[in-house]
Amino acid sequence: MDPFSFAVAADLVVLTIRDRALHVLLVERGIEPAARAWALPGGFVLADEDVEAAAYRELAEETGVAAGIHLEQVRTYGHPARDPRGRVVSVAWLALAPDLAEPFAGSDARSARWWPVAAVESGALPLAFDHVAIFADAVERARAKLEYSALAMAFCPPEFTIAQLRAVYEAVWGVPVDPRNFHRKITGAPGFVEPTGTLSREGGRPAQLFRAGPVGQLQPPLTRLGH
Amino acid sequence: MDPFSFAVAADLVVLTIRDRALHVLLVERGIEPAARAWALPGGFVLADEDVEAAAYRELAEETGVAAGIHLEQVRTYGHPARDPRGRVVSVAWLALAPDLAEPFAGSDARSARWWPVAAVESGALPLAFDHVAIFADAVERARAKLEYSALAMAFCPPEFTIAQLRAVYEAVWGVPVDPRNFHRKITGAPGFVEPTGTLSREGGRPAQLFRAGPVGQLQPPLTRLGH
DNA sequence: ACAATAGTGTCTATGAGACATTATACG
DNA sequence: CGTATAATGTCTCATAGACACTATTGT
Repeated sequence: MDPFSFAVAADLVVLTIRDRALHVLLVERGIEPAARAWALPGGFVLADEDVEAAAYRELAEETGVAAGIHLEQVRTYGHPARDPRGRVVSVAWLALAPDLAEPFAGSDARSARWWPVAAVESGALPLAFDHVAIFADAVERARAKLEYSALAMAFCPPEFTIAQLRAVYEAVWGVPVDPRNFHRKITGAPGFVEPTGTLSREGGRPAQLFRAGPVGQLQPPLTRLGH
Repeated sequence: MDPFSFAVAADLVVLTIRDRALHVLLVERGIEPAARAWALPGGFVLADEDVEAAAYRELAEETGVAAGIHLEQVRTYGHPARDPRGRVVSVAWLALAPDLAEPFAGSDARSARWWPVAAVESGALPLAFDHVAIFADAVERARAKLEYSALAMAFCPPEFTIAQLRAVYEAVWGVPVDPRNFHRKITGAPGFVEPTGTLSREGGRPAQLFRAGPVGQLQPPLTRLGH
């Protein structure tokens, strides 16, 4: 038996925050299989292409940007019957982006748009293939990693206020976060964020702007359960 | 271009505890490429085989057992040049086992044995292909996951004492753990372990035996840094 | 009795979580 | 001066971490 008979795909769970809620990028498939169904953006890895490079390429094709977007591998899905076209093993990636423009429909897609994560989680919007499981794993990864890492800053522009960062936590976790405790903890963690010295001005009192610091871990972590 | 030209491999990082130290299962390769080099056990996924089933199959071939061994996916490695035989994408798995008998050398291996993790981490024992990176990622996963999960029990037989469980933490982290604080925390976490009612007898005062409880998460976590 | 291991209680210091007021800008 | 948002301090309670002695068995 020739072992060189698999196709490898990169599928993307691209998350962003719009209107204070977590959204995921989905494409409406234009061709069979599963034409007209909503699915995660993705595609085959090319013969001489790194699997991570394939993920960046797909990301750029759908969103128009790739630089400055956080991308990390989630896991690989390889049930023999997961794709009707043949033996396709899919490497899933989690991408986190600041609020972007409207996405592009790639070559095989009828359309592409941001959907609220809650719509997919409620089951109101079914996804093609095994994409619901991939989606759920990726969202759980993002929620868990906010607790102990600088991942939330991947949803923000390079300079952001503490209130913006707090809004990320509230959107991703779907729970309110106390402004005072949050401010104390974030600014008190050495090297986690550093002030730029400038101020934002929009509405009320101007806020300090911060950028990501050199320390990517938050020790001790935040907790989302309020145990 | 035909996308169906990849091979998919399952590579295993099998960890166990012997002589109070963390050990990893390695095979000495018997055939090219990298003949006579030490490598992680693994092999190609078969044409109609689930990637997880392939990992279990390789595990059984090397160790003689598969039931009752914890197995979880780590990540996938897909650089185009990582394997000289062609385009091989490797899905890495972390397996945790109680102290097992000596391993078997599979069909393509000259020999197989347990090596101390420290020997690989120090660089004293080089590994073939990109297996050092895979190994490092898997060990870090295991160390991190002990903090907040029941993963340590995967290194123990079905019934174990608190002191045995503590020895797992000390072996995996390589740091001493206070017996009193550990006992208080483990037995105080509701549903994490449950007493069997029987006692172990070996040496000194008999110890209570426990089995894994229904709760797989430890909240709040243990910390390995003693921050 | 002695050796070996299990099991436990207390104190201190730190951090989580709850909560209301003052500060700064814009119109 | 009203409105909008940012920023902060204090108190209480829980738990992490340090630490030494008593209990139970086998030889």
